[in-house]
Amino acid sequence: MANARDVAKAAGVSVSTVSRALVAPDQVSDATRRRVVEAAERLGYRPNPVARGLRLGRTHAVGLIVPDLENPYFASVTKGVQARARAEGYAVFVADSDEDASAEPELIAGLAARVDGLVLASPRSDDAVLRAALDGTTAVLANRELAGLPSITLDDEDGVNQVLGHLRALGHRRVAFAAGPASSWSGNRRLAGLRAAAERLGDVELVDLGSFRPHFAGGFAAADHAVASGATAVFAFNDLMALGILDRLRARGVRVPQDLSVVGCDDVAVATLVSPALTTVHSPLGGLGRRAVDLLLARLRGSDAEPDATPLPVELVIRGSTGVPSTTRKP
Amino acid sequence: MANARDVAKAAGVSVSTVSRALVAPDQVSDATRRRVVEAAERLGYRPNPVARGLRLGRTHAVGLIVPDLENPYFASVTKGVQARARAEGYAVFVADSDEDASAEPELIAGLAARVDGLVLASPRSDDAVLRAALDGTTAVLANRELAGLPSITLDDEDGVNQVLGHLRALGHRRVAFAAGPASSWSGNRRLAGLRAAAERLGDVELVDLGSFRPHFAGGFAAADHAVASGATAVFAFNDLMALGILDRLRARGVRVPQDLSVVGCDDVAVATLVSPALTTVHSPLGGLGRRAVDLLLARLRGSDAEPDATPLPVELVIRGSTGVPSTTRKP
DNA sequence: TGCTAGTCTGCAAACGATTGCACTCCTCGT
DNA sequence: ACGAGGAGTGCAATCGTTTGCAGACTAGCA
Repeated sequence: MANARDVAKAAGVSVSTVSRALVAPDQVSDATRRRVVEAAERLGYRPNPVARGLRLGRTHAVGLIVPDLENPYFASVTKGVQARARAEGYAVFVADSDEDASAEPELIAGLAARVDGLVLASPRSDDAVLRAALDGTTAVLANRELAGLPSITLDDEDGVNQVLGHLRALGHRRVAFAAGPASSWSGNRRLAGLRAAAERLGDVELVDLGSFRPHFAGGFAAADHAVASGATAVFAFNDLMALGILDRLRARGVRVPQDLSVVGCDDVAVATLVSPALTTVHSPLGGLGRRAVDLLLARLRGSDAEPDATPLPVELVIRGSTGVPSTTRKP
Repeated sequence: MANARDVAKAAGVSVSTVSRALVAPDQVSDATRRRVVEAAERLGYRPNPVARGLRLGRTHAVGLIVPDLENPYFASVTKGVQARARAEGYAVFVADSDEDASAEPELIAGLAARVDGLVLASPRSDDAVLRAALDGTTAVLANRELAGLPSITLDDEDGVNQVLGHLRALGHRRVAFAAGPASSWSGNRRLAGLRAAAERLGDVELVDLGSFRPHFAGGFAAADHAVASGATAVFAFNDLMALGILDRLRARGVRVPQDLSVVGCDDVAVATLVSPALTTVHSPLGGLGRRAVDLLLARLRGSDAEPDATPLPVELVIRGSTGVPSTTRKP
């Protein structure tokens, strides 16, 4: 409410002195500074961030664009982004694209002038579209790589290797993959990683079940495909789909893990609460969000030392939804 | 990037004319307007919202403060707020208090000057603290009432009546309530509603298990209390706790619903995926967020007709976690 | 032809902060 | 005693818009 002029009047100084007393205390005499600070305190003065933003060209705000806030994956990323940004004195705009790639350019444009920089979590747009939309902005990608843009990712490749290794060790030789949105960069990378890993192992056959919506409902559909595929294990794009698969399999009377092992990805909180508990790739999602902010702020500050941007380690957590396939025991 | 001056130069007019051509097209001649619009188009000009905000005193942004973004309850509210705000041309700041009431005043103050209005979802602060913190701001409360402030709530009273009625009809005569944060207004209101309902029914005894953290972990603890209480049914503050209770009961070998019925609140997505599926009070959380924004924007626009602010209806969804208590069948 | 009314446009002042520059004092050194 | 330099302060410009006011020009009317 109170502005710098009010404080100036109360302290008997000029507006400039008020500003300096607060941002560059060593440029004003002790006596004056005390008077200003006291007046500011008394009036509850806070520099207006909008005005400051206009003058400085820095709003001290960042924007975050996510595909779906209700997806616990992005809820966690958002929480991480929010926490780190706040700790650094930045406010956070959040925009939800509703998994609609075509909405992203507009969201970016709408936020660009309001913020110092953007964090894009798992953007769904094409490379070219994304690049064009981000032209002229400072942005960091989370869970996506795009040449020329800073990004922070998870070590998906290691994750899929752990999954395939685990399943193979249990005796699985035919493993299905239920992919998420075709526009998911990490999903495609995981599929490629799985193919490479299967190739390398030599004795594991990979079945691509196709693309499903990254929610429970997508899992329901995927479950039927998985059963029909003859695979003894199914690896889902994310935990939500994996939970949907578990639910559908239970409804169909398919036993997990005896008849079909199920592996998720992300390790969202509910993964432990279903029965059997879900084997999944634990991913540091809050950390992903925090690191994205670190990277962004480093850019904004023009730091010489770019913070570490290597993929974040993930870890397979083995729970009850994976086991030895009953078919291998038959012979 | 391009500003009004660039456009003015390109169109051969003054900055004022550029502004008018875009915001008050009828005040400028057709020919000029076309030139300006064309130039703006060509340069990709978008009025800078920060500068506009400073001049107009309206930022076209709203702030949302929630206790925990990772809680699916607030994720849904946030999604609703975001969607409605965006549809109305408002950007959304999101701040997460981490269930820490003492952080709320600071979050409010930090956002106040950046936004036109605030939505506070389930704020945890005391009435007096909250009132002081919101002094001078335009705010709407979601899931909390405070005299003098507009608010939008769920029909908790009806919800608890439905729950208690359902349990009583099944034969339960001793029902436990596992409360959430003591600072939760809706939690306290539910407890009061339960007490009143129990009183009214006359033959149902209510056991207050105390206050737990509104997460899975809180449910683990509550489960043991519930078993010890001798109740045949337990009603949890929210679904997360209820899921925690289910998990803990399974681990202890307590059968649901034969030995203990469990009821949640909110109907978050995962409630259907556990086994047994959770009986819970379905709450329109996205709608809560959207209505909060409607209410806020109505205030900001000084509409004469205040939008409907009656509590949103909730509905008990009966699934597998409630049933006839085995104890009543013994005699 | 002159006057009025109306249309269109530009100037300049806001909005609230920050900051380069200039000015006024002091102090200190010679 | 005088000049240099430094400390402390204020003036005014600036960021990018919007908008009241006034000027310029046109058209219409008598």
